[in-house]
Amino acid sequence: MLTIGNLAKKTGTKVQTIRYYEQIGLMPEPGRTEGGQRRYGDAELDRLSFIRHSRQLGFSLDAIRELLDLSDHPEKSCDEADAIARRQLRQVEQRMARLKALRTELKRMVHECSGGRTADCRVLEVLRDHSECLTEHDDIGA
Amino acid sequence: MLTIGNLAKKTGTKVQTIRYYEQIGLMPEPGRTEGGQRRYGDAELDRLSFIRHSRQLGFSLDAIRELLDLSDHPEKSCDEADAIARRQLRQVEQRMARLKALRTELKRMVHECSGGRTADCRVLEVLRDHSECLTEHDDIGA
DNA sequence: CTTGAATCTACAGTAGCTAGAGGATGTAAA
DNA sequence: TTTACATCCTCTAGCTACTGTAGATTCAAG
Repeated sequence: MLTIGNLAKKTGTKVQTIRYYEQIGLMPEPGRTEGGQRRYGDAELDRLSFIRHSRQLGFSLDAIRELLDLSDHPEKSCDEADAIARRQLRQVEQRMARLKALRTELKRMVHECSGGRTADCRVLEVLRDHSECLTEHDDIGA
Repeated sequence: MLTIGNLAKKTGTKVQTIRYYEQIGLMPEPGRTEGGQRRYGDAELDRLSFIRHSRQLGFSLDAIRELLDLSDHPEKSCDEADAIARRQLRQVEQRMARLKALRTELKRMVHECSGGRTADCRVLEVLRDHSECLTEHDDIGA
């Protein structure tokens, strides 16, 4: 039986985050001691590992919820899980492309700005200048 | 003179976002019409373009605030701007690495899961299985 | 039995917006 | 000129995914 602190350590999660997951229904309400402290078993450890790993891979809590639902009802088709993975893959490739452009720009900025005063430095112009970027005007959210 | 709506269109920003930037002091309080509507000039267009472009490049609002401060006081050293860019570059490379790993994993998931039932599908195990990942237990934040 | 770390609940705060209510303003056609 | 309608205003609340704090309680080791 694990305390919440030990579960946190084992999964690289903050204690509050575990309680938060419980609050939003991602984690089940665990058993309690006489005194009211949470105690966890292997099932909960597995579930939390799953959640954390999924988060590290970029899944939203909603996506994780879907996956856990699938996991809880294995008679459903795997196509759903596949669809979720495909959706995530698309998003990931978009983010990668954006980050690549960003990295190029930042590298250029760092190279061009080798000491001197702000007035002579192109860092700020690069960011201000509209024409130098392919302004797509779409979402920039994570 | 631009209305807030036109400024929004020109910069790919939502109207509310512009007001939000004003609220947190990133954008200055603009002039108003008799009736109290905001009107913007070229200076504000430039500033907002700068902000939006920076956001698209992944800068936090705090970092942008720093850059704008530099921009407002060009007598300061460019080293500061350079340091900000370097910090961002480091972060970007971290994110890229994480996304690369994620993409690999997702691709594998999509390939391995070609129809069938959840029970036979490795998608869920891949995410649950602790041993298959290099658990770093560091921040996963955007 | 005491001490001190860990836990409890409850609430507030974070970033960076986004959405909605309910009303005022600006503009263009009839 | 009037009227219609898009756009604007302020204010408040909500979103995601946590994180932090306060003050009280519980657990485990010595």
